[in-house]
Amino acid sequence: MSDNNNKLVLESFLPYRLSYLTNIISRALAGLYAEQFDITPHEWKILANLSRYPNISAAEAGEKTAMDKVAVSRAVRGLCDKGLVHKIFSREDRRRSVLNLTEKGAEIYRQIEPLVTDYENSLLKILTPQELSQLDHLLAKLTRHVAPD
Amino acid sequence: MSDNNNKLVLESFLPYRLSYLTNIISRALAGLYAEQFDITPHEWKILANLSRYPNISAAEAGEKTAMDKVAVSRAVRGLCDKGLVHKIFSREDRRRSVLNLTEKGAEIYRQIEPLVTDYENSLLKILTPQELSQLDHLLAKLTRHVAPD
DNA sequence: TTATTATAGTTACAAATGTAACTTATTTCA
DNA sequence: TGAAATAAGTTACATTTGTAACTATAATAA
Repeated sequence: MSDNNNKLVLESFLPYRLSYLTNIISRALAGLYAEQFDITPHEWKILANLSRYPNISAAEAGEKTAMDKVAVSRAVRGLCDKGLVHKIFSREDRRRSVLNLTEKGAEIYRQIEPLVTDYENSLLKILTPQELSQLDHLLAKLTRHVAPD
Repeated sequence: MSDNNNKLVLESFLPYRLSYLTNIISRALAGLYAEQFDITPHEWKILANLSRYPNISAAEAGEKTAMDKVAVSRAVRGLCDKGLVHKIFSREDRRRSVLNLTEKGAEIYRQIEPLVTDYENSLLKILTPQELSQLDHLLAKLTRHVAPD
C-alpha cells in the first residue's frame, strides 16, 4: 500500500531542491575553467582524477567519476587532442588503456585546482563546523541509500 | 590572496558529492514516469507546476522551475501535443500565454504524483527528524548563498 | 584447441539542451 | 503620436549527451 498522503509541494520537494542547488554550483564551477582553459566539465573530472590516480584506465576513470564509458572516451580524446593527456594501451591487456597527464596537462591542472578548491572553500566557510559535519553525514547517508555498494 | 592550501580530494569534494547524489535521484525519479507515461523530466516539472498554480504563463512556469524559456516552450509544446495542457494567449497581453492542465493532464498528474511523493518519502524516512531539519537548513543556507534573491 | 562469452574502448546515430536570432506585442519617452 | 526599447514566446542551429551497435582483445569452457 502507498504510504503517501501528502500533496506534492515543489518548493520543498527534496529532489528539486537538490537539483537546483547542484545546477547552480556546477555552472559556477564550470565557469572557472571553461572558457579560460577550454576544458569541459567531463574533461575536468578526468584531468583531476588522473592527477590523483596516475596510470588508471578509462574504465577506472569512469568508475571514479561516475561517468559512463562513452563520456570518458570522449573526454579522453578531447584531452589527448589538446595535448593534456597521454594514452597508451597496456602490454599485458591490449584492450586496456593507461592514461596519464602530460607535462602540459599537469601544468593546466595546477592552474585550475586552486580556483576550484577556493570556490569550494567559499561554500564551506559559510557553514559552522557542526553544520559541516552534518552535511557530510547527510550526503553520505543519502548517497549510501540511493547508491548502495 | 588565495585561501587555498588543500589539495583537491575528489571523493570529498562537495560539488561532486552533491552532483553524484542528485544525478542518481533524478534518474530514479524520471524512471517512475518516463516510459510508462511518456513524459520527460522537463514536462513533468511543468505539469506539476500547473497543477499547483493554474493559469500561469510560460515565463512564470520558467521562474518556478528554474528552466529557461526555450526549455519551457518545448515542454509546453510537448504537453499540448499530448493533450495534457491547454494553452491560450491572454486577452490583456496577447504575448502572454495562459497555461492549464486539461482533464487528461490532471488525470495523468494524479497518477504520477503518488509515485513521486512515495519516492521522496522513501528517501526522507531514512533520516531522523533531527537529520531532516538539518538537511532542510543546510539546503536553504547553501542555496541562499549561491543563488541570492 | 576452438567456440562462446565477456570486457575495453570507439563509432554512429538519435535525442536532449543551450545560444542566438527572430516574430509579434507592448511599453517607454522624445 | 511614433521611434526605440523591452518582453513573451518560438524557431533554427550548434553542441552536448545518451543508446546501441561495432571492433578488437581476452577469458572461459566444451
